[in-house]
Amino acid sequence: VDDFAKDRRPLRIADIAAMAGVSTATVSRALTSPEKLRAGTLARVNEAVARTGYTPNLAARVLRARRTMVVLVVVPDIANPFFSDVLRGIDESLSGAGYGWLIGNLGNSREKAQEIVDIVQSGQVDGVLLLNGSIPEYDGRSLSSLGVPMVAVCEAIPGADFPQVEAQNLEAAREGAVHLLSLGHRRLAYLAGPSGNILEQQRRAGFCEALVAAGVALRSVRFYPGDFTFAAGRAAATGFLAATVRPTALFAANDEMAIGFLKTVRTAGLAVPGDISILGFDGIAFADFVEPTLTTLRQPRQALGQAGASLLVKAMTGVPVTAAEAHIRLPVPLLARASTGPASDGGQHRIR
Amino acid sequence: VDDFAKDRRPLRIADIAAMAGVSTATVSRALTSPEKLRAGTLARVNEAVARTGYTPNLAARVLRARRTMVVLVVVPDIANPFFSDVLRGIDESLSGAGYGWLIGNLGNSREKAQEIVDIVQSGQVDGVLLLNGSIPEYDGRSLSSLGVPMVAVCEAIPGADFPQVEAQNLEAAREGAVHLLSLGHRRLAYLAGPSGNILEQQRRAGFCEALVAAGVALRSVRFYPGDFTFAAGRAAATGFLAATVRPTALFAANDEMAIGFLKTVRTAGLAVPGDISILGFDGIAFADFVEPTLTTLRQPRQALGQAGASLLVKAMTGVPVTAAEAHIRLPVPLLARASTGPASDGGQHRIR
DNA sequence: CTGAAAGCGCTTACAG
DNA sequence: CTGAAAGCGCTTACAG
Repeated sequence: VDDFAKDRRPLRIADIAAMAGVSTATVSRALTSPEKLRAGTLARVNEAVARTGYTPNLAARVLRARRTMVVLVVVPDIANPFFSDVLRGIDESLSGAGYGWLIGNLGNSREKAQEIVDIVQSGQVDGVLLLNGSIPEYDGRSLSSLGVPMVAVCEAIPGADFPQVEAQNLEAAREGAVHLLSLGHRRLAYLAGPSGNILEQQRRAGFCEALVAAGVALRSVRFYPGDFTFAAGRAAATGFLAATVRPTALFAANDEMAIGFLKTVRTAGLAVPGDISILGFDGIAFADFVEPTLTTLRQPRQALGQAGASLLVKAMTGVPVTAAEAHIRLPVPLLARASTGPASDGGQHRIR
Repeated sequence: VDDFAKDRRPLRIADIAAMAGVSTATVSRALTSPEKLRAGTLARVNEAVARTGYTPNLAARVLRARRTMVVLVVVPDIANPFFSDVLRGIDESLSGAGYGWLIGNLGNSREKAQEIVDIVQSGQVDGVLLLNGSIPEYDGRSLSSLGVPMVAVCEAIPGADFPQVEAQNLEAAREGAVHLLSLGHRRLAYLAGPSGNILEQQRRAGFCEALVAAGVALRSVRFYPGDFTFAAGRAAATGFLAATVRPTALFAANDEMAIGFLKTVRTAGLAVPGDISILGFDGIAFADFVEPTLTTLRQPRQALGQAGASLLVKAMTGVPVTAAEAHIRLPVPLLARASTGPASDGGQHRIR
């Protein structure tokens, strides 16, 4: 333990400057841009810093440099495990660029939106990553008017004037529907997400496009309402089980609903995929562990986060963002697993 | 949306002052100590603040006021559910006093200790709550030399010169042992925590005191080593099952080990408490859900956190802490539930 | 009750 | 490559 560390008052940059026999400007440079210093000078400063354990006062640094090196990540619901991988990708990109980050968990509350607007407005962050599909606002004050760089990730925000990184939801949904069609299914069902949600809209559009292209009439499709929850899957399954003529394949707008549906119909004694093929969307970890394993479209979660954070770093550091980068759309591979199989009746016969 | 909000450059206190026709000092007072202002003046400032949505620059405020209004809570392992209730109590006290808090999760890593020391040293927090039983240090620099107020909670730190809030571990353990003795048990076992741990030391001391007072020789006690984990409970149970003469009651130094032990002996076909009474320590939620429900000593988790945070607030605001407050020891009630019962053989007969 | 002014601890053009 | 000096946006004794 050094004498200086015993001092009750924290060290200031001037103390280090005096010890090293240089100006405070030089100490500052040693800490933030060492390449600007002669090796000998740098060494003397570093020695003094190491000896004392000096750490710069963060508030002073932030105030003067007008940069916090912190990013706000706005998520709709941190409890949703879908985001953990996205956050991993974000952390990778950001910490690689020297940025820290903090979570703004929206959780549908008005207070949280205010908190988020206040954090940005009080200058606590250099940029914002929006994973929630909308621009937080409170009392007429919107994040978009605050002049802080933003990037939307996962859920696109139509009309936004900042970069966006999303999955190819439409194309993937189309491919999922084609998968079901190619297995011979013609009596199809679609289990929907919340009607206003962009992901739901994109996925439904892709699903419908594929059917139309295959000559399957959309009015033959059974559409179940849903909201991306397990419970919605169960509810849809109840309706499904009660039907006199059942579809032979279900396209669920996400995995959680697909699994709720799957468990319910299996409990009722139906075989999957024998009686009903089920396809989900997202590729959550749990989809691997259900019985049978769920056929799904795997979102590139980590890549989404990584790409979004990289774009934000560019925006924050003033690097020009090309038009191609301004709207990145990552592919979503189909994972054909055990929950989908050939239509046993070719979709032609009726179940009683 | 107001014109001002459209401005790219964030508002400064001088802007509000100009709008309200007052000095920046008055705006500052309106925001931090409104009771010092005449009602009319205050109203004019508030109106300007509300109209613009002005939020003070946090870095400037922290730098000038030399207070961050943030507390660092150091936990050994955030994944341990034991801490969630403690944190709830902490949050209650701190947010009531206007403080925010951030978690420093130690997780046994050297890097984390450095991070924690750096956070404190760079002036990011006004105080520290230590739930980990030791003073974090790194490279010879210790939190105790930094002059920031600290309070130890849950795990006492012997010899520390700051306030401590702990449970009455010794007294509670004594009461737990008396409970077993009063049920007629004389052949006892003790499942220990990590040997250096203060909680283990206190609980073992209380257990031993009770036996000695009852005239039970300590050498008749079977001591199983442990480390507070479920696995340690299972391991102890394996040793227990292999013994030719089995104890009739087990005192586990925490619930997690008690439950590991309980599940293992039940799987082996023994009856609890018929063949072996089991008593735990902590009162974790899971202890309610095992079969049979676990007799345990319930730590006042939320109260521990609340008391610790209140003491820290006093220390941070310069309120004198009385001698009685400097070392608070909260009672730990015994919850006699289904896992303990009368010694079937009175502890006198031998099992073959 | 209110204002003028100093200053918190840094960073960064601007010179040299 | 290095230093002197200005200034980031607040708060707070100090006066009045």
